Amino acid sequence: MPIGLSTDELERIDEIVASRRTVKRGSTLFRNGEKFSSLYAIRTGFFKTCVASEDGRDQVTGFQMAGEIIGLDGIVNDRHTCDAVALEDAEVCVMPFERIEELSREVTSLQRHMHKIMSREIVREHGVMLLLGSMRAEERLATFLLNLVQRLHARGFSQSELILRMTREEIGSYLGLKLETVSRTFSKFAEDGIVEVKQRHVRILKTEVLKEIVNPKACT
Amino acid sequence: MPIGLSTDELERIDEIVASRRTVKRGSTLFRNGEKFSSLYAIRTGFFKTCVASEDGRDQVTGFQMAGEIIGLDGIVNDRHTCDAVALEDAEVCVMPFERIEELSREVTSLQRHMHKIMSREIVREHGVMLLLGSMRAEERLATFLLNLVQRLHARGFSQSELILRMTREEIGSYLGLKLETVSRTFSKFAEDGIVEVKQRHVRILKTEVLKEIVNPKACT
DNA sequence: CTATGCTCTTGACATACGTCAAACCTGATC
DNA sequence: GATCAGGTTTGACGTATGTCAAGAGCATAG
Repeated sequence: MPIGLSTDELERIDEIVASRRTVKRGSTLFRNGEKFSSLYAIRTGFFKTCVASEDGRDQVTGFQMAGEIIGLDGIVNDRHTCDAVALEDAEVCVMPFERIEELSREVTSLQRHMHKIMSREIVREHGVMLLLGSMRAEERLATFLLNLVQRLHARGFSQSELILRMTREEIGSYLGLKLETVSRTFSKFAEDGIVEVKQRHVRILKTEVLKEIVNPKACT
Repeated sequence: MPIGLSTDELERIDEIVASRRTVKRGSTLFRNGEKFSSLYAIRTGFFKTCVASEDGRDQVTGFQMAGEIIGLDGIVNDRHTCDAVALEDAEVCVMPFERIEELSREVTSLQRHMHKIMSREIVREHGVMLLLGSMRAEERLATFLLNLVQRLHARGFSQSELILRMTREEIGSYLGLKLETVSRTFSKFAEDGIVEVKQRHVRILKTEVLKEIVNPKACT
């Protein structure tokens, strides 16, 4: 399922997949503290990952969809350090990490691929840090929406219409905002005619305006 | 230099290091957009890494000290996606990534080590996301100070005294705060007798209180 | 030693977002 | 089809942090 692999490489990847596992909506693929043994490639469904501070606050660190890999956090200490929760019924490929390491010693392209996946995650998180550290609510939500449709579009879905699989609270946690602020910002966008929002169904009417909100026009 | 390697492994690592490079205070080791070719192990000195949004805001994504690795962001697109700036005169080991990949196909422990380093960075960033997404100014600064001394202590420095190598503005950028807020929060800590602050020289008087600020007492 | 320029501190004031609370929607359950 | 719970929206109000501005402390260069 990972994108951007040749047929040859895909065959090799098949060797890695030990089994498949289905995860019901609302249940966890793995939890903070659990022994790490495998990475998971999402075949279908939608996940969130979240970390918790000791005093109970928690922070959604990402939303993952088909073709993406989860579990990388577990490698460093042989234990998972976050929870992965299915936001809709899902199916994943279980890829024992030992097998990945073994095979990536032989298959250069797989080794390279692994490195890129981890590096990509690091770069993605840099982007989230920029968002959390310096953007205002509207910019955060616009960034979030554009990122979601872009990823969905890469999977063959609409460029302008999407169904949110997560609650306002989860969006808020990811974006460092309270759920009320997320809701108000959606309403603001709707008033301005930028999007149509009906519960979790969102239609983007003016992609350009969203992009401008994210990236305020250079003052030419 | 990386911590936690056996002598045997260290010898292998030596094979990786192509050269050393010194970086003067204020100049960059690499910049956003530059071709990626090597990872760098810091021998001496202190760095910051930062990303910039297209409209010029920027965000410090981390501070790195001796023994830490920088450059991982460049792997995914063969170009660096952030700037690495020396905050004091520094020396790094240049480790061509091709050579790392080659050798880690042969040396299992090196392969494992690489994976852990990348995973550790991912987990660290999760922590920063939690900080940026849900903590108040005092909690952020307390977390920052505790993290810094802890890392310095692991390198043989004092548990209670440190010299900041970065400006208030850089701390603020990292913590998602304005420099005035950082300054005020330092002053607050000083008034409360938690730390002594004299410009960039900081002495921690009450580690316990800092820890409590980070992790408000469970209500027992 | 003096000048120059950063960095840092502090105050007064502004504001974006959080908090609290009520009411509304929608889909699930009996 | 009525009831219920979880999710969402909206309003009124509070506050942590940002903004703007002035001045003080230090370091570097001459």
